[in-house]
Amino acid sequence: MVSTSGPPTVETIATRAGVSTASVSRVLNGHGARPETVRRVERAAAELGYVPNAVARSLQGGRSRQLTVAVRDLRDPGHVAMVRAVQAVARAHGYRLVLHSTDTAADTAHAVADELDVLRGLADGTSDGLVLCPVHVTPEHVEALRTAAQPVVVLGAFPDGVEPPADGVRDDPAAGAELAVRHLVRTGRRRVAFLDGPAGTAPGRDRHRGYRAALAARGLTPDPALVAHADTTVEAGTRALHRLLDGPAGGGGRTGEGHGGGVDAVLCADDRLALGATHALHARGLRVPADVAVAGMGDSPLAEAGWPPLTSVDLGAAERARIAAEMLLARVAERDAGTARTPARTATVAPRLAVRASSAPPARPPGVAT
Amino acid sequence: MVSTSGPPTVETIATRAGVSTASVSRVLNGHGARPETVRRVERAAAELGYVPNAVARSLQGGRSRQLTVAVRDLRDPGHVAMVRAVQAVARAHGYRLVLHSTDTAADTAHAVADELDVLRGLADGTSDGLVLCPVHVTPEHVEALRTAAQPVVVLGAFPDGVEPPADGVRDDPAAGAELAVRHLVRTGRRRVAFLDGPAGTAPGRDRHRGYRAALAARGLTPDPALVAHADTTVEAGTRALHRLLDGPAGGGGRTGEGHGGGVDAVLCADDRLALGATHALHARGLRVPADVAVAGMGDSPLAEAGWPPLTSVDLGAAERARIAAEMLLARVAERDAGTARTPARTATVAPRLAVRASSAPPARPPGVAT
DNA sequence: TTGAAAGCGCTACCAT
DNA sequence: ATGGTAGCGCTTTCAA
Repeated sequence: MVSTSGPPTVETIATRAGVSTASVSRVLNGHGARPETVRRVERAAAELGYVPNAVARSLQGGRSRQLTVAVRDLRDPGHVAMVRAVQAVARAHGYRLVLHSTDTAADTAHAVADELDVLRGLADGTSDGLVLCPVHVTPEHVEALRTAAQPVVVLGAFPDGVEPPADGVRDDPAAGAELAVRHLVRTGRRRVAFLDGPAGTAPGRDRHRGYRAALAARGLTPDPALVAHADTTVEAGTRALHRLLDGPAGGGGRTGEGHGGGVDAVLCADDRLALGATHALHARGLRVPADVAVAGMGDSPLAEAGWPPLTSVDLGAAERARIAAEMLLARVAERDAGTARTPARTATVAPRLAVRASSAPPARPPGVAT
Repeated sequence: MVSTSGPPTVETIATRAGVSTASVSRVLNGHGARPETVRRVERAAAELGYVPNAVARSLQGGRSRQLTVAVRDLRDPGHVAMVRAVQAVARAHGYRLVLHSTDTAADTAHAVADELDVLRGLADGTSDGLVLCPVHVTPEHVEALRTAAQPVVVLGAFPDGVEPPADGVRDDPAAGAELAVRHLVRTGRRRVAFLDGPAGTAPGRDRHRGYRAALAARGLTPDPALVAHADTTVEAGTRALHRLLDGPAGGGGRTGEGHGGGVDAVLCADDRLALGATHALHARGLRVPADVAVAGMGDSPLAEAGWPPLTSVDLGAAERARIAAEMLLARVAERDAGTARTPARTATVAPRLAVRASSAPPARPPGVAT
């Protein structure tokens, strides 16, 4: 039965153009036909406002032309940057983007379970590949990645010592922290506090390492009293910095004018924390950057929005995501071409420091730039 | 031919369980079968790690279980809030979310063309419905909406005088602006400037109307010199406010201490503008809120991040998107049920004022709360 | 160059 | 309760 109604299909067009469905398909896919045939088919398609059914195409071709991106939380500006970047690449290559965000999953355990579900779901045919930004790569992740039905590129690092189960693009938080602390010390700061994210994470350890390395390189001794942890929110950052300044490291924390014991700079693991830190400083009557310099990490739009505008380490979120998306498409192409599976690739994006007003040298003559 | 290799299908399972594919399908969809059959099918499926092919399901059922959300620009925190809200609803109902963002389209004309493409694309079967947040609803939009192949809910208002071609959920910028100005005046401000977004937009006209209405209600005369326009970025906000304060309305703009001519409050059409405005004020040595109060619109995470934290009108972006997604799913259900097409529904979400430090009453005794 | 027909994986109908 | 089978819309052999 033909064209009872409903949206037009190849069959509708075929009837109207007086050709076979095969010819319609060929013309529509530019596979060549007699000019006359082309004309008639195109005419019929245009008149009917034909739109090919992408689902049928997917079923037939085994490719969905959809890419999936899974991130934890769109409240994180870094994740937004990643999604934007992946979207741009997908779009440029004619792929739709399926967004999976797990931020409804309250706790980490749920988020991990959710990520594993996404990985298994890759077998359902709706996606040709996945860019995954996991909370933390667990052994279960590694296993699931090995057996994934479609190519996956991970935004993050794999646990040490395991054969990478998938392509990955990581940042370098250690180098990032080091970059920032170097800058702070070079501009004359000596008591650099470190406001980190929640304790016990792998990136946290890296950042801490970079922080200590940069201090050590300048002959400064890390002071445990200068390190604090907080959830990555403005509020938590404010509270944590108050606590830190109220502690032994604060050096009174009131005027900050040249006395030896006071904190004169704060590196924060995230722009939201850094904004929170500036709030605490403002509230205590400390001037930023005159009394205390502040630097964040992420270089999100928040950094420019802060007062004063925030010096921040760009860890390359957008760039990483762009690279990941391109790696993924390369894998998809590989699969389409039937090429033999090549080993996992890994890339690292180097950090870059965006210096803004929050870390200008103090009013007093700056320290010698060693 | 059966199970040469490749991922397991209903056929693979059927063979393994010694039943027909029809039985496999029934069991897998919970359509009832003899306990023994259920057991054997489920066992085979589990052993094979079977994942149903969602594409084949879509083709067969005519429903993709995907929803599309199209927004202009993920750099806009309001759009991020919308996407999050739609995602949450979609997810809760077992739908995947396809994200279409047009922010690669540089100019408005391209963005509009892109939106029309999305609307046409609804016929390709990959989406059961669309939540569309258009830059501006053009007559072409109206036409495309009327003939859309799938239900669409628009986040925004339709042009006056036309029969709404689709469901819509709008905000109320006029009421929002009015709310904010009321609050500013009530807390003693008299010279309230208005830093609007780009000139010539429909929401801009609404906001302006609300601004004037609130002033009029208090017997204050709107002063054209107090109104300026800027692109919605922090930078542009800063420049625009400087310009405004340098103009006749600035009243010298230096001390702001009680003289009659000076601006003592600024309402901004967007939180980014508002942040930019605070930067300009800080730079001029004016205190916020002591000398000049500032209020933004959108109540994005930026508002809490600002210094001082920003009073902002929540226009209900997340709430609107949530309602839109639910309306959309209701339409989808309607279609599935074969119910007769009901007329377009329209909802409006009322604004809500989030008062923060940027608009605290001035240090001097506040004006009488009329 | 073109048409007939198989088949992608699934569900639903109709018999049994 | 179960099995055979048609068919969703498309692309792609295979013949002609």
